[in-house]
Amino acid sequence: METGHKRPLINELTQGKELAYQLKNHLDKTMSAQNCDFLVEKILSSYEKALSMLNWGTAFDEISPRTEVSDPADSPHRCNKNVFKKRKTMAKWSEQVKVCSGTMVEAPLSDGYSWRKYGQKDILGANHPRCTHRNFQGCLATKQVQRSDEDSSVFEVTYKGRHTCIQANQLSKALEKKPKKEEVEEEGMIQDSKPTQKMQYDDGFSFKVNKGMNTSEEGAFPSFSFPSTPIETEKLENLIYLGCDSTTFITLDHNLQSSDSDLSEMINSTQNSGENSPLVDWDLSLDYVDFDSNFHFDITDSEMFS
DNA sequence: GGTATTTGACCGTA
DNA sequence: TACGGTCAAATACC
Repeated sequence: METGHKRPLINELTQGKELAYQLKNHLDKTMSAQNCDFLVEKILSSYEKALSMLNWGTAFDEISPRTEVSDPADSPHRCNKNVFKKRKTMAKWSEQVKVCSGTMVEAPLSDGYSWRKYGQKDILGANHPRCTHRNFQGCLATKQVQRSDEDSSVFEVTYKGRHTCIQANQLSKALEKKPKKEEVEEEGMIQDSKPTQKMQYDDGFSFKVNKGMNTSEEGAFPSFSFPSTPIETEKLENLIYLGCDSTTFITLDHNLQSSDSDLSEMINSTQNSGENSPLVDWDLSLDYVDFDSNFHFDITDSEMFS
C-alpha cells in the first residue's frame, strides 16, 4: 500500500484503540448505556474506516497500469479528490434492496443514514431516472434509487459500499437520554408501518429481511429496520440453513429453481468460508455488505429463478 | 448566506 | 463507442 494511505489508516486504528481503552475504563465506573453505545459505535466506525482503507489499498494493488493512480493534473474534476480511479472495486460492495413502498413514497430514502443526492441519470430503457445518493459524513457508501417501470410504487434501492459512518439516528440517540416509554412505542408503530423489504443481489437471488428483534431490543440500529415477517411453517421446511451467529441466521430457500450443483456450490462456498460470517467469501461479497447482525434474514424469494 | 438539489459534462467500463 | 457513474458549477430553497 502506498505510504500516503497508511497515515489515515494508522490514525483510525489508533483512535479505535484509544476509544476501546476509554470504554474499558468506563466499564468499571458508572456510565450510562447511551454513552457506552456511543463509544462502541465510535470504535466500530474507526475500524470500519480502517478496513475500508485496507480495501482501497487492495483495490489499489489490483489496478492495472492503465488505470493506475493518475496525476491529479490529468483531470480537473479529480484534483485532490479521488485518488483511485477504478470504480469497479468500489462497486464490489453492493447490495440491492427492493422496496415496495406502498403509501410511503419516501420510505426508500429513510433508512436511518444521512444521504445527499448528488446525481440523477436517465437510464436507457427505463421510464424513470436513477438517482444516486451519497452519505456526506465521509462515508464510502452510496445509494441508488430507481422507480420501477412496472409499478411506480416500487423503488429499487441499491446500496454500494460499506458504511463507515455512525448512523445519524444512532448518534443522536446515543447522545440523548433514554426516550420515554410512549416514545418508544410510537417509534415502533412507525416502523411497523414500513413496507416489507427484500434484498436482491445481482447474482440472482434475493433475501427477505426479517428483523429478529423487537423494537425495544434493536437499540443500535433503530431506523434501519423492517417489519418482522414471520416465516411460514411450510416454508421453514424448504429452508436450507446456511449459518448464523448469535443473532443472525441465514437460510436458502430450497424451492429456488437453480440447479442442485449451483445450490451446493453456494452452500459450500458459504460454509467453507470464514469462522464467524457464514457468507464471507461469496462472490456477491456479502462480507462487505453492511448487514447489521441484529437482523435476521432468510433467502426465501424465488422470483428471480422463475 | 448556508444548504440541498439539479444538471451538463467528464470519465471508466464493457 | 455507448452507457452508466460521478463530479462540480449552477440553481433553488430555507
